Amino acid sequence: MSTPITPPSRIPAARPPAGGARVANQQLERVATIETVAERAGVSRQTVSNVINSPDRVRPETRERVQAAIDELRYRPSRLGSALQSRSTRSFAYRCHIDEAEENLLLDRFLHELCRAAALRQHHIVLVSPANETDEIVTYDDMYRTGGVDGFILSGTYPGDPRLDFLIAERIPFVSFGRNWDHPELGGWVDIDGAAGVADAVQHFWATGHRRIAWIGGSSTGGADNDRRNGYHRTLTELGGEPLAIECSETIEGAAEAAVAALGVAHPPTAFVCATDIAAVGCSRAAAEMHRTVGAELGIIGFDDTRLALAPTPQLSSIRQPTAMVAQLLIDGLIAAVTSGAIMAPHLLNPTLIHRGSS
Amino acid sequence: MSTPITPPSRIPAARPPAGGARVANQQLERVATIETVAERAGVSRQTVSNVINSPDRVRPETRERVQAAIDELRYRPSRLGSALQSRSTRSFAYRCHIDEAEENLLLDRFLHELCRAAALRQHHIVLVSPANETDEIVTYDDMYRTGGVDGFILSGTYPGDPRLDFLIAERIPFVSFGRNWDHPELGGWVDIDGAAGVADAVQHFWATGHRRIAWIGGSSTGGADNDRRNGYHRTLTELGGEPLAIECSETIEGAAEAAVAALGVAHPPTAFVCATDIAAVGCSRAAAEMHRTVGAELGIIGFDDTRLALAPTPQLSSIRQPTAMVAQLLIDGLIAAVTSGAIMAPHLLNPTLIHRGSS
DNA sequence: TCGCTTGACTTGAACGTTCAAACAGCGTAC
DNA sequence: GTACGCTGTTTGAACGTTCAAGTCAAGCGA
Repeated sequence: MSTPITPPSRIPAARPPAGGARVANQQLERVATIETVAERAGVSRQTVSNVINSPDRVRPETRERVQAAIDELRYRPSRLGSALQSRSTRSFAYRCHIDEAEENLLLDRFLHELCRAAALRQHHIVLVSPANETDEIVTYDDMYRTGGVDGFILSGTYPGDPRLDFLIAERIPFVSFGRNWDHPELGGWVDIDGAAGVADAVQHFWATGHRRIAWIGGSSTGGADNDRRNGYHRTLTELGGEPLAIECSETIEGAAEAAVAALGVAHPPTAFVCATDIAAVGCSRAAAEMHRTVGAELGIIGFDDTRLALAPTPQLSSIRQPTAMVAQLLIDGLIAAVTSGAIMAPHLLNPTLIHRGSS
Repeated sequence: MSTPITPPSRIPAARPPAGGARVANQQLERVATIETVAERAGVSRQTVSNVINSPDRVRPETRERVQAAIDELRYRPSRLGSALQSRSTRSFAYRCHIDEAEENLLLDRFLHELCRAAALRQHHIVLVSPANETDEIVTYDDMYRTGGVDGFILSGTYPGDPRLDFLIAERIPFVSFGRNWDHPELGGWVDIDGAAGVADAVQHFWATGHRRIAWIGGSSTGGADNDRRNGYHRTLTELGGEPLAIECSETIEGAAEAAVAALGVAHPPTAFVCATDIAAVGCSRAAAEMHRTVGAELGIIGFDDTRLALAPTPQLSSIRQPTAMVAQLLIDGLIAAVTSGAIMAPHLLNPTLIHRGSS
């Protein structure tokens, strides 16, 4: 049998520009489709599809011929076509928010890790940026319903978080960086054991002789902040110390003021365990103002190990979150949720205390 | 005519789970499609489509009936369906890279603005994270060919940037934050006039009596770094001052060391104009080490106005880029490129000098 | 020789849209 | 009374893929 070339049943006729089509790219060069490849290789679409998706179903000889056609035409299967058919876009949405001071500092790092982890699994991250919280839920619903994404990655959850309730009620696949505070047993989350991280910090200070160890951070009563503060209280109490929690606003300025005030009293603290690096930098500034030597005289440990911790002299010790691991677990968990409906087991990861000049 | 309810011609039979389908959501509730709505309203698909896309073509009476069906069924048109048909996903890719120290600090802010600007135009931002540069081009090609995105947003361009050549050669729509250094006249970019920003800084120092004004920054010979450094040289020379450019590595540490050395000589500089906030923080640290009072005794102006500038005491003045405007121009330009093939005119925006305690 | 199985491949249909062409109904002009 | 145009609506086809079912020839045991 000579090479069987099925005659082109219909000639695609290179549609005119059309509504919002790619005008810049549209001059007749019409990108190769599975059909083009099939014609070139003298087989049917499905065989081409098989060569790509289940090569073992195709005779080696044919496979080779098809592969040659694929290479020749630089064919790449259209994500859209398969998405429509499989009802999965292989992409997840993540909210890009920079309003809350605390979380932002980690945003770029986390986003990068998320992106890498997704890429490893052939998925993409799509950003959303709803203005406010109700808007956020509406946006999620919209994105999911319009088929834009297969699922959602949340971060910065807190007790009573309406997003979790909504997504669960609507049976929309999601995972969160931050536990489900109300029902941790439901799973579907990865979080950092903030309390454990803070416990490390407190124990370190205690072991190096500090007896007046203060906590400084925001007044937030829910979520990660509270978890960290609780870790402080518990650990210090267990060691026999007397807790001193200082409240401040979530800015360097605010923390500095609060720390200056704290250092001005009789028996001032000799060490600060901070809710964030922002607060830590504030403490560092307060130390300068009150003429204390950071490190030897006054201990400071921040949280999140952002670039901010490197700014002061000496550089600040900080508690680092294993973001890469978090990202990987989240992506894997979300893929599982989408494909099999399985909700991932909860993961509580330990952060690491990075020692620098301030502790 | 009584309400015409066309009998459901075929019952969709709720396909079994299938390959990668949404198992979690798949129990018979099958999301509404345009066909469902059409049946419910007793009209054809196209009429529903018209109600959504060109309502003026539909009789008000019918329109109302269709709208009711849409609301009732909570119908949202599938992005996938229309993307396949219109060949446009209404999404753009942006590279999420955090390797280069300089650019990162702006990443989250810029990304957020980009995301907002895109949302205003009903578009989405998809992240990509190629490992290296050749990989980046391959990834772009891949994403475009597989129909994942309509175009690309680059940042951090430099002379000889292979990405620009590639995208132009392949006629792939893109815009860049950062000019096309080799052929600025080609357009398709928005950039900050770094030289002008630095000129402001130099002039400010000169006007306030400084005569030994140093430049400190990386040794990079291309792109934005060079532009900023040239602005320094030109302005200072014009004013009659003697340029002193200090090279340092792109870390706080490196800048601090270099600044300390510079301050140690006879007739040391009294002001630092810095290529980045990182360098500026380094200078601030050097000042502390060499016992100079930042502000009164030693001027410092950073670049990018990142959070880092707020860390030292006093807070550092910095040159702020109008990222929101950049993002908006880029998105509009890219949409134009995709829809009409038009390449946007180049935009060179002026940054703003933000005065704080250090100048 | 027949029926059954297996392997390799093809065809039909569906996923959810929208463009283009067709069509029905009605009013107006010749 | 036919021709024409206008308005509102429907139908066919296409976008690029994959699942499910079909075809077809070869191999094999009875």
